[in-house]
Amino acid sequence: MRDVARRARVSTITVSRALFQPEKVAAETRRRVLRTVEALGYVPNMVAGSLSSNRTRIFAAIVPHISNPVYGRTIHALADVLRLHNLHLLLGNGGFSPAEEERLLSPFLALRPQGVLLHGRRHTAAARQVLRQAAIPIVETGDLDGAPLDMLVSYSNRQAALAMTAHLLELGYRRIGFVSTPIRENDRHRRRREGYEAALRARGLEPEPARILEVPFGFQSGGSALDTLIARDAKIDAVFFASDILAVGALLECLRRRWRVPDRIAVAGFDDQEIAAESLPPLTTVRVPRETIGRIAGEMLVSRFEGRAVESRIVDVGFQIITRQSA
Amino acid sequence: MRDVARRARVSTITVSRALFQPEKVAAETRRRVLRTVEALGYVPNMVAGSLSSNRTRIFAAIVPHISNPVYGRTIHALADVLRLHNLHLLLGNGGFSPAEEERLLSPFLALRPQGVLLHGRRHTAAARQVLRQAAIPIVETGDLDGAPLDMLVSYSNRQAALAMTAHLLELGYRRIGFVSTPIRENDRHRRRREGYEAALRARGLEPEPARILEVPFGFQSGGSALDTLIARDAKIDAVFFASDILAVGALLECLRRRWRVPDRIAVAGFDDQEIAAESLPPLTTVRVPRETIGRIAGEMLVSRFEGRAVESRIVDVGFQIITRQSA
DNA sequence: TTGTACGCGTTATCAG
DNA sequence: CTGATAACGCGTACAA
Repeated sequence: MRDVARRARVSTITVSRALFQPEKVAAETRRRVLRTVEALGYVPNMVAGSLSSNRTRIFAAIVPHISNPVYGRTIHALADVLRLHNLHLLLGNGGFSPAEEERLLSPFLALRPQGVLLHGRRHTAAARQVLRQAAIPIVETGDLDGAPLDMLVSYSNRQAALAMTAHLLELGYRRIGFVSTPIRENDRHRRRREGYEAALRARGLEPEPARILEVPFGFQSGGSALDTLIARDAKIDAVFFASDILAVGALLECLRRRWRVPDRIAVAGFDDQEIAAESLPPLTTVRVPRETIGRIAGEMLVSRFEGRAVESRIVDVGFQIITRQSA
Repeated sequence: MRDVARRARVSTITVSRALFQPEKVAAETRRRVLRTVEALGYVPNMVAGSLSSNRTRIFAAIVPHISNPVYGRTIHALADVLRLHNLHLLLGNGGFSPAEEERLLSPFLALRPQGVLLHGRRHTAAARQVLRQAAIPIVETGDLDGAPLDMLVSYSNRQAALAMTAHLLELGYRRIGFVSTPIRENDRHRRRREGYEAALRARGLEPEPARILEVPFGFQSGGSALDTLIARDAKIDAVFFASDILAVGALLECLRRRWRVPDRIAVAGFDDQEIAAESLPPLTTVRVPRETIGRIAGEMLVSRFEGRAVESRIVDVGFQIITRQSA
């Protein structure tokens, strides 16, 4: 920057202003400076700028798995919003464990991000502590229930699962199974199970442990989960899967067995991933607006970064029951 | 840090050393300092550290779509390797366009990342320029052909597609179609098409324009691509799709039409995504070790960061033809 | 093993 | 509209 200043015969502060607060510099001076910047191929050092201004342009996000498109969609939208404001995104794989999240947090905060997005609502005491000390905007996502650390953008897993289960009951299914990944590791799936159970109880039905299953994530798991449930109760008439991936695995298993869906057994999923509309038969599922979550989270973080307050600290993005042919 | 130093009755530099070069501090002193750090909930300011040492702990990656699991898997592995060394990953959505990549690059470099991963081999002249000036390690991924800017970790799209096409020819298919996304926007798909054409020519067959198609990305596209190809040439006996997603879309279309695969028509894909093993019938495809690419790229970047040279600047991670029942 | 003095490249502050 | 000066919080280099 000194070189640029010398060549343009101005002070360094003028170079800085020409680049970042152009309206504060005379047009003529600005042009001369910018031309020099161009000529020298100068790229500002934001590290120095950040130290001086005590403001980085970095935000951080911790999600369970970057490679899972469910989170990928949110992160993608978030990164896009940030980029519009020339802000950057630091990414961390948090796994599904609050302990892992905690381990990521301090190194992240050492970089002085101006805001954090956390997927998941469970955090260790230590994590809460360092976040409080950092005193930066926080957006949590993943579930709507419970008081947020700061801001919250999500839908209610419980309500969504309740609505889908009620929908299945409405269609006349009575022996409805529920399959999720282990709820000990995934509190979103736990909430969905709670919603499922609440819907049954609201209809005077008691949830049957034999119809509830926890399996690993994956297409295969969905197929074998169906096997297991049928073996336990041959008369099961519908299965609600806490993930489309599991549900599609089950549909594929039905295709292999030449079972008619939904006549022999109805299947419902959760997420409305791309494959859901394309499976055979197309999958009845719960749609959650993942991009919207990322976009709104980004907008909230940007608002706070720019010194504005957000209208509401809690945003319910809702969900939709997507009725297709599998139930 | 000053507060910590005072409370522990040492100088700031001792605090710094206790945190980052523990072996240089007496065990007793170290313990005292670390206890104080804990007590005060002190989180070091890496921004200041970076400025002083002229070294950040940040790396950057620009990939076409974060939400596409194909890139997600690579990024995930990369982030994991970096994290082992307490290094961080900055992420950008580059789209499929070199121009977009260029626009992302300067703001990224302003943050002084110590290395960059770029997916894709096409870069604008300006992008090459700023990268050269930045003088940091660069890993390109996406395709093996052509001279890299610096380091390169990939497989050959051309060779992989050639091998798959040769495999189909070997199986006796002669009227083989090829479907990709628009090759103008996606040079990986262009390379795959080149490989397809080369394999045909090697067998004395001239590629038929009528059997080659460019379509948007998505399951739907795969299905309608199949329609189109059949309409153009009812005797087509196999279709090689440049992506599993397209291929699975085609398989679903076959299921709907009750066409037997591969008897009526054979289908092959590319990527070996999770769905490939689970489709009906399971999909013959090309497996590319996405995690390995991310891991090796990460290891190369870390090596260079730590001042070691890499053994080889170009790493061919290879590919595998996965033979399942669709061809 | 520990400490002192200085500088990293930028921006905030205040003055002109 | 432009500039001088002093910080920002740490690590490097050197010294003790």
